[in-house]
Amino acid sequence: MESPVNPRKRPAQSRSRATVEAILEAATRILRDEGLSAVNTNRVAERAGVSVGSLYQYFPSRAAILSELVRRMRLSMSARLAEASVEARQLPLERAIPLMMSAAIWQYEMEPRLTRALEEAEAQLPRDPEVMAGRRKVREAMVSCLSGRGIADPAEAATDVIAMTRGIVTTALAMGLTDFEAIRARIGRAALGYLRECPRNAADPGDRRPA
Amino acid sequence: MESPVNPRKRPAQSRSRATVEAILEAATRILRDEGLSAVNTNRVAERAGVSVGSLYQYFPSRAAILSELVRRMRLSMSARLAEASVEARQLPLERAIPLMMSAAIWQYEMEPRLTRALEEAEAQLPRDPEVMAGRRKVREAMVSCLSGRGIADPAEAATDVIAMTRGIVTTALAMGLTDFEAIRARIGRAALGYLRECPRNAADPGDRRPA
DNA sequence: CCATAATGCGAGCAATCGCTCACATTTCCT
DNA sequence: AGGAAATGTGAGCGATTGCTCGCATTATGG
Repeated sequence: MESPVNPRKRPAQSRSRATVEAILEAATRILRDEGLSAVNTNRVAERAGVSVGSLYQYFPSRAAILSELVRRMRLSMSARLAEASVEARQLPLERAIPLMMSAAIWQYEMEPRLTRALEEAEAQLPRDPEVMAGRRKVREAMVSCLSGRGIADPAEAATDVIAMTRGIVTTALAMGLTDFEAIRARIGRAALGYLRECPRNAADPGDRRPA
Repeated sequence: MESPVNPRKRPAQSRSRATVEAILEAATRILRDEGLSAVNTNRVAERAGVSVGSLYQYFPSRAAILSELVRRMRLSMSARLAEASVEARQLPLERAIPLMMSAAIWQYEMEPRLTRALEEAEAQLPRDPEVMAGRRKVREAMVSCLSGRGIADPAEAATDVIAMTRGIVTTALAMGLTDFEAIRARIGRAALGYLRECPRNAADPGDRRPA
């Protein structure tokens, strides 16, 4: 029914590990340079200097290749945000938010086209547990940064802040903007403004850290 | 090189006008019920009770069908926002924003799946002048609502508010939320918060209307 | 009523693409 | 060395799909 997404076979020798990496690299290049629709198994194999047969030894489907790339992207993104949240937790909102926003748009800044294409792929791919876990980690990092600041529903706030950020960044990129300093400022304003407008939990200590 | 997007032939008799509408309706139903990838010319023709040949008499390509649907959606959206902006212009921000936000998410509320699918299509289709005009009208409505309120760069603010809205609504729908009252409240907070955080133009009369 | 134009039909072509399979080559291990 | 396991190959199958073309049917207007 559904095309499988997990590796068919684990590469055992170094030769095959190189093959797998070559395939993923080729897919990445095509994705970045020519977009999602240009990524097909024949082309990926060709660009990787590998035969289609070999490709299918390690990836059971086209979706599996894309899934692996999306996994890596979400993993890197969540790691960066989790790291930032450690420092951000103990800063006032005005300083915490820029820190978090910088971490959030890091991928877009480094690889705008690739990151966009990967999000496009993520939307089309069947739900993948690891990808979902990555997304959850992103949200948890944001929640951890927001909690203990008197916000009534930090989980909802985190969801919205992330969604707003994605919206603004995506639109800015689609318009061809490349000044990430300006983009950072704008999403910073959006997040901070939103949070100030949020329902407050009176019992919660405004900006001080909880025990 | 590029597949044409404009009608091949203008329907002259009433019979053919019915054919065109049947095709667009069938495409709409498939788009809403089964998503963008399920919309192919053979299927649309079949569901419209029309032959593929007839379809290609009036639409030179698959893209032309989708383009027409996207055009109509953007037109309706911009009309609604333009209308709302007339009233919103002369209201304080706290009341203007909810009005504008209601207009902005109207399409999503009426036809969530269809609207999402149409935006997906819009992203993949070649740039269409009429669609671009529709988008511009949406932005202009928002600018008109925001100008004369002391915001330094209303155009930028309008872009961001629209982008934030799309981000939050899209995410909410993807999460399966159907409580549009709650969604409206959240994007209202986001927009209002963002605008309060915007660089202000001191020379501009805060919330009063200009001459 | 008939010539002409408008409209409708659908088999099927050509191109794309995901994927398989029978077979070749390389590496590992004893 | 030599056999088994791992890895690599690429022609090509089957399915999908955008679209054409030759022809049939229906409407229009003189």
